[in-house]
Amino acid sequence: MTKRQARGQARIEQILMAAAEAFAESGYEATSTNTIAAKAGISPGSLYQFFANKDDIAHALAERYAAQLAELRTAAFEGADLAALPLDQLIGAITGPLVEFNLANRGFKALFARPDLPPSLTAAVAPLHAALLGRVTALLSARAPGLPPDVVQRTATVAIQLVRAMMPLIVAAGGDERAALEGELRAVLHGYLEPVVG
Amino acid sequence: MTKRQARGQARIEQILMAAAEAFAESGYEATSTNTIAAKAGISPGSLYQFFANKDDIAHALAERYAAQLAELRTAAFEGADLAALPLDQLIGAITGPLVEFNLANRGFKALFARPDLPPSLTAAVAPLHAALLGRVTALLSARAPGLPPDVVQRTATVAIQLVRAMMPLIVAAGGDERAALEGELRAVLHGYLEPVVG
DNA sequence: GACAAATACGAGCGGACGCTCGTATTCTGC
DNA sequence: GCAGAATACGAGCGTCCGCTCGTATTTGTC
Repeated sequence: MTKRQARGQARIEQILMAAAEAFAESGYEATSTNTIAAKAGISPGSLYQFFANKDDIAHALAERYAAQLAELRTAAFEGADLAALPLDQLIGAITGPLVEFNLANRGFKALFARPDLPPSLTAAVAPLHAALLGRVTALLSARAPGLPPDVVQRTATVAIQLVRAMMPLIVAAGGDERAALEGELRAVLHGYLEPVVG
Repeated sequence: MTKRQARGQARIEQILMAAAEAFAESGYEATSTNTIAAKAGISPGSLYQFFANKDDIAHALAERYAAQLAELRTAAFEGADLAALPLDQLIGAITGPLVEFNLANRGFKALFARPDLPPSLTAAVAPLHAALLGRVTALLSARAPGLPPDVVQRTATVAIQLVRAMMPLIVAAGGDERAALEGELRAVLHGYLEPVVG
């Protein structure tokens, strides 16, 4: 637990990268731990020197994604008054970086975009979901202070769900079609949110 | 292939019911064929008297769902001029029965709502997807005849995706919350489609 | 250089899963 | 009522998967 942080940390890095890649290609359940180890260039035994089990890998990956998303939010929104921005620009400022993130981290959707995760994984990704819901809820509350809490909660849930649903389409498409679908995502969000927080 | 249609057909019925229930509870991959057989009250060997393999069960289930959906469409829309209906009513006339269908057939979403099906299943559910896309495409074309085909196609894809994303939320909720989420689904569709085919 | 901790290996264990197969039973046609 | 087809059974085969464990190597500390 204490020493060899250089080699060890590097291995952890390799393993998480390999796992993300494998999850993106085949999904969580269809990816074997031996495949992850092979992709990371290590033996099955070595993998379990750093992770207790397969779920633990997903959990660590989800934590990493959550941290990256938090950074992304901080970087994109620092100084801007989100509650005052026109809805168009607010949506663009959020979906743009989000699409980039999903393109750069294609393993993300394997953990986040599935409606029916295996029970063992729900615990691993629950913090990620909770963090996102909290952020969107805060944003909506700031823009529409008079809204009842349960409506805010429901609206945030639906908005997140819409993004979750559209993202695989966007990521899977290429070139012009991807840009068009990004526009559709913005249109969907605008059409849904305008009457509530417009 | 010819005889014993009474017992045999009854078994097929039992198996499909059991499979739908099991898929709804645990998802496709986590459901074992022996579990399906046990739920159907038969032995593993008997199951394979009627289905070639696990995928074949999913395929048959998807076909059955497709047929039921086709019936549902016919029953709900007979005689009505969909292209002339106000958008609100059109959306309500579609989402209402669709929610009922999903409530009555909870195994449906395990085959339809997942973004990342195992490769062996994509072929099994492809006809279902194609049928739905064709129907929505036709509907949109009828309502907005001037629209370019690629826009119609993309709009239909997105609309289906929105319903797919919201349905698990609606089915999982109960009572008032379900009704509220149904309203949100209609609001989402209306906000998205109004500028295009309003 | 000695020693212990951390890292690395990979054959293989235990168990689950999809599916088979030999055999027994039930139904249908004649 | 008999022959054969359809249905039924369930132990178990082959395979893959998550994971272990005995052992070997590398690294930090003194």
